[in-house]
Amino acid sequence: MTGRPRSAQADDAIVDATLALLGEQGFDRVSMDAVAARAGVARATIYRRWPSKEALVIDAVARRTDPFPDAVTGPIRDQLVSILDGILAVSRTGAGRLLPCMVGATVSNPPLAEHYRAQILEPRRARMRHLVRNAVAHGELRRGVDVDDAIDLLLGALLYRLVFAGPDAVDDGEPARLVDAALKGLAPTSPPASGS
Amino acid sequence: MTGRPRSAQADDAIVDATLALLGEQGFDRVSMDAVAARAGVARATIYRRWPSKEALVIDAVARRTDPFPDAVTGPIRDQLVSILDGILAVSRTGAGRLLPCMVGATVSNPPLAEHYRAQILEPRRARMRHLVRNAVAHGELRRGVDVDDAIDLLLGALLYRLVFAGPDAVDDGEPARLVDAALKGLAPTSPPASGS
DNA sequence: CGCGTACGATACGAGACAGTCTCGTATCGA
DNA sequence: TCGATACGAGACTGTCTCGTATCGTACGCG
Repeated sequence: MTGRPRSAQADDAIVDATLALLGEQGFDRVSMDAVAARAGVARATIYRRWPSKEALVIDAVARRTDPFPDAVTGPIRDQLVSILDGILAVSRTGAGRLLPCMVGATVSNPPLAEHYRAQILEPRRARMRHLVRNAVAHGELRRGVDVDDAIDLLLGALLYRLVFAGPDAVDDGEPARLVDAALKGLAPTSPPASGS
Repeated sequence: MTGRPRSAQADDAIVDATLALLGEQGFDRVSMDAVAARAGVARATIYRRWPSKEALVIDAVARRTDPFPDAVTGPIRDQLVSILDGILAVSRTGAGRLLPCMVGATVSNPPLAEHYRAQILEPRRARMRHLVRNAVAHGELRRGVDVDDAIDLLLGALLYRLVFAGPDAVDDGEPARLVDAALKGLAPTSPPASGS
């Protein structure tokens, strides 16, 4: 027969607790005991749903990934700023420390990190790659720039600072400043910006 | 009396083993047993020299940090490429995975990460800041660029790729390409055909 | 030579953790 | 109402780790 159905609320609580603790302490320091305690459930309840700690973490990350903040139209400059703003906003939520946690996992738990890269990071990168390619085709970005170089330039700076200085050390204007710096370049004889 | 002196060779072996394992597995997964085994010493020999695992790791990192690859003269472009080349070279040695390991430590072990940032990263950044400031003063870099933004732009891109793709996924020409892209900027060299 | 210390080996205590299991209770569907 | 299942609580096993302690031995210095 059917019996008592599983509590969807417990599912949510477990996933939330898992992500929160991940961001606070990292994979190796999160215990199933701690997850259960924060979620307000018994350990057995977790193991009834996921076979192992690894499986729980992977699934939790996959579930709570925000959908693309998508399809801003307008000048490429504004689109890029919007994307970086989105990243900054996410970093300031509880899940903010998840990225450095996964960077650490590239060392301590490569399969987990690879899963994160392939499932979470890569789709977003692909979207951005598409965006940059389009901008190049429309003459909004300089020809001859490697698409991946451009993306790394734009993302790397923000992420580097976020990871090492923390979200609170990055002010709201940072994304715009970085995008403008990347577009205009650091050299003195800057190319004519559109309109000038 | 003097007695038997401590073996300096053991010191080296322990520090080397510590750094190697750190880069391979991360702080939390390195056990004193493993360090002792790889160094070919007994655990007691380690504890005779360092009071704890934390102390060992901190000291090991401090000891084996390469001196600045210093004072390249010439155009700022070449100096920057040289610096990024140096970073890439270090990343390909055994200590290469130490950086992502420390990024992970910002989550799982903040004091350790902060020590790394302050003692290892910050001096190098200060050196680079000085370099950039000079270049701006000499008109080699555009005025009005925030110095830290410029540094993050240059370093972030390389580190981002190194961390997530691994040192082997970055080819030798990457530093030069990134520096050139950052200097020249991503914007087109002629005004875009707006509205197209 | 021989004293004093470092050394390797190994045992040990304390505690954390993953994962399993059992118990009695709560809650659904039929 | 009743059967079936989920649930919280917690005991339990086996493993791992840090850090300490205790051996007998190796080795340098006076």
